[in-house]
Amino acid sequence: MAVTIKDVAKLANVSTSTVSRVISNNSKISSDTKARVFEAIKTLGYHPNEIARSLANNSANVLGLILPNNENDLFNNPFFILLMKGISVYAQKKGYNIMYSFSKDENEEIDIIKKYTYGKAVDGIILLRSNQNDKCIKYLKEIDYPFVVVGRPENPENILWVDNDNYNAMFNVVSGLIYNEKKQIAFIGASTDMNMSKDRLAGYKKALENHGIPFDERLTAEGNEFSEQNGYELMQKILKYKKPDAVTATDDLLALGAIKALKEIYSVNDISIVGFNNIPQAEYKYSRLSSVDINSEELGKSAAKLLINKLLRGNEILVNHLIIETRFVDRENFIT
Amino acid sequence: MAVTIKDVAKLANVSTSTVSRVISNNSKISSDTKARVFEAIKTLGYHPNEIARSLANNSANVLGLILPNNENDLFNNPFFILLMKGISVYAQKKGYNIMYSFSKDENEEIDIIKKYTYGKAVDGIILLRSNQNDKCIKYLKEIDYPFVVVGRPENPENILWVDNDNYNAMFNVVSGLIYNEKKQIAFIGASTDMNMSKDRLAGYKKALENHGIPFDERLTAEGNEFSEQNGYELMQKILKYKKPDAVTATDDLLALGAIKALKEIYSVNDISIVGFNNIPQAEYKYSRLSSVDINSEELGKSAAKLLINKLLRGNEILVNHLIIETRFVDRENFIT
DNA sequence: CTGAAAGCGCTTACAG
DNA sequence: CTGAAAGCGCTTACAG
Repeated sequence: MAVTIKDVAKLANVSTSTVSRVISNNSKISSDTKARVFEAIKTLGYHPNEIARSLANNSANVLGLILPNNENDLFNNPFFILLMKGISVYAQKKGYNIMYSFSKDENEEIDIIKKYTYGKAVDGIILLRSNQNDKCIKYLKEIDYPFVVVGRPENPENILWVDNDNYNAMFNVVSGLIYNEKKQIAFIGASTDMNMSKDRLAGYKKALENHGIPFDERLTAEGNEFSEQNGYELMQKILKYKKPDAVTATDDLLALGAIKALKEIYSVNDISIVGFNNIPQAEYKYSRLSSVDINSEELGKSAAKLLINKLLRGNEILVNHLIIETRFVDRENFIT
Repeated sequence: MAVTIKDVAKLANVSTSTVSRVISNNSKISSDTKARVFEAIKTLGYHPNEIARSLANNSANVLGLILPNNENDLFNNPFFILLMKGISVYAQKKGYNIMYSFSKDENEEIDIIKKYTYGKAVDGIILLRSNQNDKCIKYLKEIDYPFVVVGRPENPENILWVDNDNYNAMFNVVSGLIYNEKKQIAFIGASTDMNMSKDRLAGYKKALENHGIPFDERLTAEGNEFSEQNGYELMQKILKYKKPDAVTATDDLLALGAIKALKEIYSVNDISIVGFNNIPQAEYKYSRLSSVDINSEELGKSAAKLLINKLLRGNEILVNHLIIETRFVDRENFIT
């Protein structure tokens, strides 16, 4: 029904091999035949069947995206859709399509990965988060399927990954606060099983240490999810101990919850608050919520780049991870 | 390298035809052979190659998603990611994978559709928005490729689509406001070339008419994009004429901009404000911003359902569109 | 530079 | 109920 390579071959009076070579443009073909083939292609309106190509080439030219199941901020945070955009735009340019899947828990994630990899529906996988003891990473390493992780994995050896420099980003935030005479700087985190959380906490501690401020565990609190409710509760816990003069949170939703808790007791005008991700809500509830923009779109682009690079060059890849710049969005002019 | 149907056939001592039949489970096979085949499958760890199946079946089992290029709220509004979730979860259950693409303008959208359809990479297309004079719809109708539109298209004949009842949703909002003694109800809209906008405006007018309130065009303003800035400017325009006692906006971002403009002049405590989409920011800036939740996830699910139904049953489909319920989120208790 | 042939890994009409 | 064979639409090693 649809026009195939045979029709083109017949019309151009060549073999299908020749047509194929003209299409893939990787063999010497006389300019004469080439012209004839192109003309036939044009008059017939021929377009190669991608599926047949995939089968013959043993490569789908598709990357598979696993959306994490447990992300409270999946729908409140432009992070993921920006990631997806960065991935898609780059992949498209390189001739890859993107498949994605939502899953409701880790087991379903594995199931989807299996579906993708068993059936060879995708050439490689992009994981959008890495957890401690990440089962998906473990599985993908086991079956030795190409994949890349957004977020530095626990054991980054021989794994492709992209991430921000979370340690330094938080280090800089806290250093800035200290520079502005803040002494009682609270830290609110979540998902302690993510490297991101650990790195940010480490950066926080290091900045204190560098300025001779003793680390006070009671000024820190960590919960399990990136939600406003969680931030609210964690802040309340800290407030039972004392009032901080600045609050850093590893996510804007946490920061917004913290602000809510603070406001119930204090005027927050003298408390600096800094979150991460620069979500749209950060501008609203409390106009002075500064935030670290993690450049999600670039993270996505870089993830796609690393993975495609690997698919094209196999094991002679030069670089196996990329660190993406963050950008401090200062809504308080607190660094003067 | 990978284990194929041949290996299974050999081990089970049957033909590949038989293995294939066992897998697809649509022919009578003696339970004896079936058992032998399953055992071979298990011991070999066999998984059918999806690409080969696709080629033989002439169907990719993939749906293609075209993300609209001109959406200001693509990244500020959970609408799209919720749509994508609804689509993915349903499609997965039915054995379809999802491909998506971002594009930077309408021409690129067409290019992507061409890429998807020419190469048979997808069995059907899901458009996430419909515009007046929509080129994508026009093109897909021309080439007669299966597709479904989220948002009622201009000429819905012979097109699959899902949408909310925008007319009634706005009708109900305005009726509620009138019931609460509001008389000067402003209307702020954007993207007048979308049916959604027209329907909401029509619902607004009808509610006024039903209650004997004359339609005053100077209380309405329409711009071109769903952005806060746009809402701000449109509200200012209306305010030059008079102060309304209620404002309806076709999008929460517009509503937030309107609130900003209002606040510059008035205390807004006596002005009811209602937007659409129930974005997370709606809760923040102005805690009394009520909003109509359009149930994006269900929209996505239904879109996938219609399209897959069409792919499976061809032209004997029973229903070619679905209307998804909206839900009024009343943050002001204005309907008592 | 070009073609005939085999192959990618499945499915299915046909025959038995 | 089962198998041999042709076919889905490409690619590519081999031979010339």
